[in-house]
Amino acid sequence: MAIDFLYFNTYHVAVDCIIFGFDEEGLKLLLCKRSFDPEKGKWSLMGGFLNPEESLDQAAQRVLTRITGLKDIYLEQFDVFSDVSRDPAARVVSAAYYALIKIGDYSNDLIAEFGAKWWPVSQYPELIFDHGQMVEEALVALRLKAKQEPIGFELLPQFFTIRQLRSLYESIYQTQLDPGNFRKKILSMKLLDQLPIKDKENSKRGAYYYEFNQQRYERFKSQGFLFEM
Amino acid sequence: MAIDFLYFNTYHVAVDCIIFGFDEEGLKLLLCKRSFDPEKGKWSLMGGFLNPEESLDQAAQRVLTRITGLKDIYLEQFDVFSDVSRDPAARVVSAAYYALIKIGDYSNDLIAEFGAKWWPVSQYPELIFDHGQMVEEALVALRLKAKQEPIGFELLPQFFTIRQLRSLYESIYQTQLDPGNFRKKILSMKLLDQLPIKDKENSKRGAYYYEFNQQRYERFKSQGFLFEM
DNA sequence: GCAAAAGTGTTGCTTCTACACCCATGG
DNA sequence: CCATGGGTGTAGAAGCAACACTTTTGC
Repeated sequence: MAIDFLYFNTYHVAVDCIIFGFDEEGLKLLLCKRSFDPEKGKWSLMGGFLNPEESLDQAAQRVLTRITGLKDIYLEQFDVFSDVSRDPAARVVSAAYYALIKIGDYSNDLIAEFGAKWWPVSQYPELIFDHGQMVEEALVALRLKAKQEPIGFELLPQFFTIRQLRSLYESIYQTQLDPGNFRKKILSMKLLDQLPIKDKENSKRGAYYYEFNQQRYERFKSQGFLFEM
Repeated sequence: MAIDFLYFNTYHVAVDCIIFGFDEEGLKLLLCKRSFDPEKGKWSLMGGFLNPEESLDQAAQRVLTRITGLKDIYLEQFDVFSDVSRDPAARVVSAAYYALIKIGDYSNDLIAEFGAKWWPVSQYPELIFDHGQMVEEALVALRLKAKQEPIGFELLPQFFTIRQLRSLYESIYQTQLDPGNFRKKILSMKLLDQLPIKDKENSKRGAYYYEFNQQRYERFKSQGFLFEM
């Protein structure tokens, strides 16, 4: 029966990545300007074709490393796009991933090389093919994930203030959160370590920096602790 | 640049379906015995290859209709499996779906034809390839989904008692739920219509049958109502 | 009447929410 | 000293979990 595989069709298989970042202005999206036809000059997601010796996860990591210069990026596959005519040039089945990166780690040198630009998630340009739909689905998947796992820390620098963390969640859910209540809820989870350093840029009094304690999270999780936002 | 597509590799693309059902005994899984090599005689999921004129969703529906005789089945794509050696016979990229069907609607005639059998989710045989991993991931995805959307009704007959619904959730989450509290919580959502009929099989007093009101759910949802279990 | 499941009510506890209210400090 | 954000406290509401209790009816 193995020979029967020959009778089945084969397809181009690709990955497309929605790259999320976060800064003072809010949640951002890294898009690039296509340098080739079709749709040259239009904005699109970062993507690439699957190589024979790699899995889709590996392909996505490869694409992201090439574009950002970073390794071991947080990645989640959230859907596969397979409409017959989604890419007018050829039949391409594309696995869609979202990636979370610390925006400060991203090398600006690479922006020029790929014609890349950070866009606010609430205001990004029209994208080619079904990439706009991918972005919207990625946002839904991100919002869902953020309620179940502390992924926020993938988007923040190693040291951050409670204000920054709150601002991130406000940006993800497009809502306002009560500063006092947010602080109490987050700190009650005991996943943050306070550092003896303060950020004095945003207030006279200064706000302590905190650090996410990954070990404690893993320990809690293995004991049945549930992160719920 | 379009010509460059020719230089890229192509792959076999498939769908695999985890078919969930529910009866008095609990949550079940429909598996079939492979009638061809490799791995002939072993248990596997239902699957099939992608056809050129269809999307993956359509391929999954086609596979399910062939096997169950049903149309418009509830389907969710939850992951893509793409390890290089996951299928020893060929490189196959497979989109994994879970399906929810009303077990009573499933034609038993088709069981013989495909060598299919319902298995309890807590006790199913060893499966070929990475199908066991697919089942476990499907269960995680199902548990997550069941907290966000009232998918339970896809698994129950049109008319059901609160006891049946509770038993379904107990089966999905492998836990015991307080009958009184469960009833109050479910009814407080106002998504069920009580019918003037009782089930007298499971108690002397009899339990009212209820029906899920899809219209009311859609209306609530569009007004920002959140189903949360 | 007894058993057993259906269905209702109650109570105490935890959590959430909307604030009020100090604290610290640069200007 | 004042404006501003950091950080803490609190009272009322809401939700939840455990469990008592009442209803119904076949046996």
